[in-house]
Amino acid sequence: MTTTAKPATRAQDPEGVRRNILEVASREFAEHGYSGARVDEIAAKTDTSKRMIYYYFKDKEGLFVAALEAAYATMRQVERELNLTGLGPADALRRLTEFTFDYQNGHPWFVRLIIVENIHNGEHLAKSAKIQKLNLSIIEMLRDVYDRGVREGVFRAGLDIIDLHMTISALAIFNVSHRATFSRIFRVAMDTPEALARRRAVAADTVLRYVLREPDPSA
Amino acid sequence: MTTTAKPATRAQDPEGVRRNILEVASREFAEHGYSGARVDEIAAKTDTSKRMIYYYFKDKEGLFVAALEAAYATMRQVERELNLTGLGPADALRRLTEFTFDYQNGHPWFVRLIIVENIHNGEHLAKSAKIQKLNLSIIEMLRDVYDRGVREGVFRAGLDIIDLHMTISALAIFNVSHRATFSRIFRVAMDTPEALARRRAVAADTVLRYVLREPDPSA
Amino acid sequence: MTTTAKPATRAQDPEGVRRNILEVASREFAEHGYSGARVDEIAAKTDTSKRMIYYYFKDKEGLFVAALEAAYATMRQVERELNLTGLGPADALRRLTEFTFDYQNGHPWFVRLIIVENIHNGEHLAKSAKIQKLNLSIIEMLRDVYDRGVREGVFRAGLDIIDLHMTISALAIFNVSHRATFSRIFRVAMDTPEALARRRAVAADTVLRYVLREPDPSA
Amino acid sequence: MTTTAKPATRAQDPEGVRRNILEVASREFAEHGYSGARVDEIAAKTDTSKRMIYYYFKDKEGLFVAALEAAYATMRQVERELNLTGLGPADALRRLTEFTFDYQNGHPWFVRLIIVENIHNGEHLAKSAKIQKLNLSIIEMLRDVYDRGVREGVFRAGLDIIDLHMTISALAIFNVSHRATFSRIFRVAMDTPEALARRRAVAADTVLRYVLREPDPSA
DNA sequence: TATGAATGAGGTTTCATTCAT
DNA sequence: CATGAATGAAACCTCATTCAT
Repeated sequence: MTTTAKPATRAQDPEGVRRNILEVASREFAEHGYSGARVDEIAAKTDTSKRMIYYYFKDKEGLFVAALEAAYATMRQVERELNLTGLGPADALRRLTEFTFDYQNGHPWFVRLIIVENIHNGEHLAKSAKIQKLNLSIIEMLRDVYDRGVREGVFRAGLDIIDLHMTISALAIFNVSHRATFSRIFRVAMDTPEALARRRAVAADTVLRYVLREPDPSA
Repeated sequence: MTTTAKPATRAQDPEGVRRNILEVASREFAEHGYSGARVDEIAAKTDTSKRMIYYYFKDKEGLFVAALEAAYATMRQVERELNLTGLGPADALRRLTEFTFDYQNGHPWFVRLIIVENIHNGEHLAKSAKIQKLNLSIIEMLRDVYDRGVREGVFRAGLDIIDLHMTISALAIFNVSHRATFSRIFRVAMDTPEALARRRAVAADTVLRYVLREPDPSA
Repeated sequence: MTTTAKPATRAQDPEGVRRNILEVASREFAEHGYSGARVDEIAAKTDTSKRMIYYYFKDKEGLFVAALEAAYATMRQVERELNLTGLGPADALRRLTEFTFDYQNGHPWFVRLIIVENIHNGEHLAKSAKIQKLNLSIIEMLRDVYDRGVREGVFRAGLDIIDLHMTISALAIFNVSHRATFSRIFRVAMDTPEALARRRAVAADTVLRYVLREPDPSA
Repeated sequence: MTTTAKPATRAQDPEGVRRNILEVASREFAEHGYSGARVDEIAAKTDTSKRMIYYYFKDKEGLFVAALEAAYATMRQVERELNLTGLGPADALRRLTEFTFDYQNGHPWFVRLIIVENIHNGEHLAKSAKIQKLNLSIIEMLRDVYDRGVREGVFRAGLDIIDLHMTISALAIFNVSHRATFSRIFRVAMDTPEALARRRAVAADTVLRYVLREPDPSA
């Protein structure tokens, strides 16, 4: 695990080197936690050397912060791709919930990275100016959909958007965050396509029934 | 005698020593993660010495497994105190959800310990025979309540109990598991008594509206 | 230079281990400066391992501070052995100057350590409570001798003791502190017994002629 | 053009670049010692880049040697400005001593650089042909003054010039070389104008009383 | 000539764990 | 049982130096 030279496939491509390091680091931090991740191991799985990690990110903490930032930035970017136009409020809210569920379950390393950060009380997030000023489009979308639903009389009025987002997030994330213990203790699969599809539907139903004025009892 | 740093109150009390170590260890693992927790630090915060940690728990991993076991055992014990007799299905389900919410939010270190274990893919849990055979009374209670509700015609039929438990857990735990990042990014308090009370109500409402055949639109 | 096990000749002799480390460290710091000294090298020349250095002294800086403290403590102790009773003021002052000269020239590593500390602006000394409260017996002795001389009418009155000590120190130390450059540039020996004896006499003469009311022109 | 961080004032001025690097390097070596000084830091404080350091000075050691050479060269140059004509031997010797004192105390980084070199046993000085053949005019001046004093009967005969120079240097330099530790331990100021003036006088008195045949008891 | 990227060797420190008394 | 001493492996990080453009 010592510093062995790598084929300099990325020679003089700073952005590429940075990205490559971040990808590997995100995975390692997500898999082993902050302290559990090893700089040596990260370097070894990289196209470059350990020295470059310190060159670009100063230290382990800087690397972790950068990984967090990248994760949030990616999420924001993906959220932008969500298109709810042409859908009625209920369908739009379902779509939004499913989208969130799919994103979180499709990017478990992202969920895990956030969780690791929570274990460390968000101290790294506090250090990142970048993350602080991320404009969270998902909230805007949710607000639009909800307001439309209320205006059209299909949603209950008076609900808090942040609160709603929290509910959606909780339902979407738990499946990833507690997969190992929950599936083991209750002996249920949580990562098969079928399980994911079922849970995704439950999550959406739960959100909709919470928001709709008159939920269809069958849904 | 007066110069000894630590009160030797636990001398000749093996069970007390064990418990003391476990309490400290749980907190440290919960606060810093598995790798982040330091055996030296744990020992220092203990009424006893490092030697005893290795004596009772073999190694760091054994200590972590024991801490997990203790956490689950405590939870089971606490669940037993939940008394739903005399309540109608809806009220009972609300009570059960609130109870879960309160427990998780009242024992953040427990939630965090479980999360740490999930980051490590449940590998320690796999090693514990004890945890595997914990009969989870909460599931029994939930099943009883749900069945009663279905029988009485107030709950929708056909729901999966484990799934319902997952929803309840997700809503109860998120408030702890993502407190640091969520509260920081969305600039909302999540640990004040008011915030907890509000969120607790939302969680219960969400569960009830999901289960009830004809939810009262105002709830 | 990696951590190889040493014959545990000093097993379980904490004071011995500490002293052994300090001796080696003092020499290394004095020879290569603070940054130039290598913990690995120090450890290698020790009867114990690198790990023990950190166990006893926390880090490199702690080791340096401890080395400084030990140097000052040793000096103080040696100073105590100086006995001026029975000597007239002039002889006593000469003896005191010669003693200082001999000590500094006999312990070049001590002089160098102090010099290294001065290069670092005394920042480590500032951290040591121990050194701050060293009662400097040499000053007391000097004051006694000087007062006696004044009283007896052989010394000029009105001189400052600290100032006098500074002169003595300057004359005693230069021979060590600037030995390398001075001897090379002026092509003179400064470390042979003859050179030392001559310079020692000059130092004492210089001090005496500065203090005496009527210096014997031949001295 | 306006976006470049550093004013390209030195562009196309090799001698200026060299001088600029040497100034910065001298300060850094003097402040942190040879090993403690950082090439990166030196480069950063320079008007040019790290590349140029290696281009002009080969490596860190070459840079240090060059800094030493520059320091000695500057000193020699400054010494030339000392004009003792028209002064009697005693006054001339006083003036010479004061001049030396002022120079050393006015250029602490020079004193420190020499001290750093002494810590490294003069090994860099040994590598410099330039320094070896510096004709040290101060010695010539001192010899002239002394010889005149002896001829005129005011100075004691038989003193060694190099020895005398050593005494002068010791008294002049100690105030810089041991400022940090001495002032801290004896709680005296050593860098205020008053302290410097007093010490300067003491140094001169000391030298004079050592050399004069019949020192005025009041001086 | 000038700049940021890259390098590898080696530096300091920390960790879980075991030993001696 | 209890305590401080000891251990070695491996962790994180820094340095002087060189390369590519």
